[in-house]
Amino acid sequence: MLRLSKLTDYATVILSFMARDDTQMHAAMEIASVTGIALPTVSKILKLLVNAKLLISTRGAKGGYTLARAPEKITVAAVISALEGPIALTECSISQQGCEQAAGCDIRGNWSLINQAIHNALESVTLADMIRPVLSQDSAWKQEILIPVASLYR
Amino acid sequence: MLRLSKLTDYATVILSFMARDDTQMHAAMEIASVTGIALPTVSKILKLLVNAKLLISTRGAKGGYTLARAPEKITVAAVISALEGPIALTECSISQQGCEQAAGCDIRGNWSLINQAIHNALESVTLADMIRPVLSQDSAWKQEILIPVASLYR
DNA sequence: ATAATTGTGTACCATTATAGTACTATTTAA
DNA sequence: TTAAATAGTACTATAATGGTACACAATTAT
Repeated sequence: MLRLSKLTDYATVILSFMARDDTQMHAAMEIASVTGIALPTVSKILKLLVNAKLLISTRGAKGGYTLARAPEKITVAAVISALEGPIALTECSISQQGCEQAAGCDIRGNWSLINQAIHNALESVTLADMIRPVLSQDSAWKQEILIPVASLYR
Repeated sequence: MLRLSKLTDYATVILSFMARDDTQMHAAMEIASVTGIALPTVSKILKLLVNAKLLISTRGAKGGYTLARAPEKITVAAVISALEGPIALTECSISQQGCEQAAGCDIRGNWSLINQAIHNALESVTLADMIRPVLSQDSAWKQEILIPVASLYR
C-alpha cells in the first residue's frame, strides 16, 4: 500500500492547522483538542517536529509551539523525513552498500531514480499548498498530473 | 521512510529476472536459487503475482511461471498493487468515507492529488524500463527529474 | 499405473514496527 | 513559589510483516 505511518498523517494535520494561523503560539493541549488526536500522541509528534527544526518550542507557562518558517518553506518531504527518516522506497536506496542478494540486482539504480522522482514530487508540495482548497476535478490539471518518470529512461 | 515492503522489493527482483528472458518458463526453485531468496518466500510472492494476473502458472512436472504479458506492459504500479493492495499514502485516500478526525481535514483532497501524482509516476515505469541499464549520472535528465506536482496547485 | 515434479492453499509462528501511554524532569511566567 | 507548559525516557499492547511448514492437486515421464 506504500503507506505513510499514521503519525506522519497526524503531523500533516497538525502542521496545517498551525499554518492556518502561523505567528501564533499553540500549546500541545490546544492542538490536541482541535485535531481530536490524543494529547500524548500529539506531544510525541511535536517533539519530533522540533527535532527536525520544523517547529520552535517555548517552554514554561504561556509556552507552546510555532512554525519555524513560513508555510511556503515547509515541504511535505521534510515532514515525512522528520517522522520516518529518509524517504526511500527500498532498503538499498538508503545505505549505499546495497542489499545482500547475490544476483539479479541491476535494478538498484533504477529504483533510486524512481525514488528521487517521488522525493522531488513531495519536495515540491509545501504546507502552504496543503491548506489551499482543492481545485475542482474537471479542469486542465488532469493532463499535468501525468508525470513522465519513464521519460527519464528515454 | 515511506517504504515498500520487502516482499514487493523481492517481487521486482524476481520479475525483472524473468523479464530478461521472457517466453521462458521458470520454476520457483530456479528463481529461488538465482535470486537468493528462500523458496517458500518466493512461492508466496509468485502466487500473489499469479492472482494479480501478472504471471501465468503451469502445474506439474516441467511446470513453472511465465510473464502474462510483455515486460513493456507490466508497470511498477501494478507490481506494488499486487503485493500491497491499492497505492495510497494515507488511509483516507482509500476509503472514500474519510477518517474519523473531526476537524482540520481539508487536507484530504490535497493528499489524494499527491497520491495520484505518485501513482502515475509509478504507472509510467515498466519492467522493461527496470531491466534497462541506468543512465549515467551527469546528463540532461537531471532537469527532467524535477517533477512539478506543485504545479497542480497553480 | 506409478512416481516424480511442480504449483496451491492454508495455517502458523517469530520478530519487528507502530501507536499509544505514563511518569518524571525541566523551564518559565505570574 | 506555584502553576503551566515542554522534554525526555521508558514501557506496553496491538498489529503487520516476513518467513516457514505441510497437506493437497495437477501434470509429465517412465
